[in-house]
Amino acid sequence: MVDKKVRTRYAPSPTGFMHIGNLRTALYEYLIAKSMGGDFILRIEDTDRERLVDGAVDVIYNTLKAVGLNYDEGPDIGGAYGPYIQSERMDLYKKAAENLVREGKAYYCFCDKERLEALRDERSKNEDSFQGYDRHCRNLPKEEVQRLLDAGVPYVIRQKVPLDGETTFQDAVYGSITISNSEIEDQILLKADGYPTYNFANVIDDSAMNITHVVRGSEYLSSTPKYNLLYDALGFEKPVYIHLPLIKGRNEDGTTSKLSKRHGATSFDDLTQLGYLPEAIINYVALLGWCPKDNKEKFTLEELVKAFSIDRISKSPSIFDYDKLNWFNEEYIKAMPLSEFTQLAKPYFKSVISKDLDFGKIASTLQQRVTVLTQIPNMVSFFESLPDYEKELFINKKSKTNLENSPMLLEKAINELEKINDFTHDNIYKCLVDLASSLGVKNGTLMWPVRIAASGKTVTPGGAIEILEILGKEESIKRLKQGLEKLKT
RNA sequence: GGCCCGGUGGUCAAGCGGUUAAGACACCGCCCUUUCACGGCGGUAACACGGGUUCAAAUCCCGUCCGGGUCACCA
Repeated sequence: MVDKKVRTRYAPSPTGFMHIGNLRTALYEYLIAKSMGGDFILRIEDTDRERLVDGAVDVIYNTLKAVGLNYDEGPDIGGAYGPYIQSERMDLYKKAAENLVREGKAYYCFCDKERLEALRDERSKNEDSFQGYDRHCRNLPKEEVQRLLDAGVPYVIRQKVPLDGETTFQDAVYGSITISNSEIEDQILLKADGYPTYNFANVIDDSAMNITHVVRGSEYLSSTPKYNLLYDALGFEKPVYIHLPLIKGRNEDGTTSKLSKRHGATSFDDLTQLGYLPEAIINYVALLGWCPKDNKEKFTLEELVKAFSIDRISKSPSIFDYDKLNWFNEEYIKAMPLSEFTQLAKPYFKSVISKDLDFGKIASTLQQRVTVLTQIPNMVSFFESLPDYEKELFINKKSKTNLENSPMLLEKAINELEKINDFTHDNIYKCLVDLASSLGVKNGTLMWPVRIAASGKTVTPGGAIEILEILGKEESIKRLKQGLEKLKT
């Protein structure tokens, strides 16, 4: 067989949000294609008319754009295999299904939902037997079928699945998997509303679009034999299957299950709104189920493309770990240029600071301490206004400060600070360090009360000097005096 | 329940018959220090269990147990 150009596709249904598991699938599809010089295609699977959501397609476009997963073909950019939206390919499915009926590989089924439900109820009583459709319409006489058709009775088209034997498929990750055909029901190809089922549309489109590698979560593992049966019935060449290990979340009771909304923020938008960077999310998610030869952890998308290989995809599921994501986010924040971080942080600054302060300086005190962007307002709001605080904050054992020495320390500091004309970092530093040594105390002993008075908080981004500089001389002195007053009461 | 898949520290994971069983996150301790961080150094902690095969098993085979997935006119 001649080597075909690798083509993978990301085929989401427009639900309105990009689940982390789907994002990971899209990422791997992109990486598989790009690492082998292939094309990555976007196809929208909107065959469930009851679940259509306005604007959902835009969420998909925006997310892929935000993380840099640029597709070579898609609904909005076109391509040689369009259209790329399933609802615009309807004739294809119907024709294919009717062909199968004509060839005796599929049949019309007139069973209504009530009957199927009753069947299901009945089945749930004896649990060990096959649970699928009872094939009631599989051998309906031709005349009867025609009569029902003519009468306009709603129908679906189901595939005639072999009654015995077994179906085997090869998976690039999980190896060879065999399932008995008796486990497979006569699956519906075309729904009563004329739309194809997911499985059917998938096979038709993947084939029509020359998709070479089908990549998806391992929850599809047990339905893959159905796909092969379909490929065989249709006479299509089968793709390479690549099933990805599940991403799980931890439940409240300690068990784990497929990552879902009950586990908290699990969509790309959730995460970015919490202040996670797209690069950090992609980097973290890339490592959920795949590991490079050299165990490197920090990757740009381009580096991932170079390092990726299918044979290093893992079989076992992984748990989504916010601690590790946090670490990645910190790393990306620390690594970016200060100017860039300042820009990112600015909206968060502005949400709590109306004064004309030097955001660049504030950002520089913050950059090494931020985990997620949304922490920023709480960390910097004291610059805007001094919070209420208890005078006990002045007590700190390690710095050797207490209610007795703090007033003196503060008073001296105020006196010296007032002498500074040019209120810069270096001048403030020299001033306070000199004062500490002339008082014969450790730097920390002097800095602690100054910082407390300036910020009203025990933990601050930056130390006393940085805070004073940002606050400016006037505001600094004012706050230190307020602290002194507080200590006297 | 049937079928399918998986099982190395709390988490992500390396490992492909011989290792003192890596590394990262988290956690703990120490150092640095104008708080907290950052950074540096160090530490606790794992092959689910039982049988084989083999001179040798985390690695191969079988069973058990545990976990997950899937059984729709949803994708």
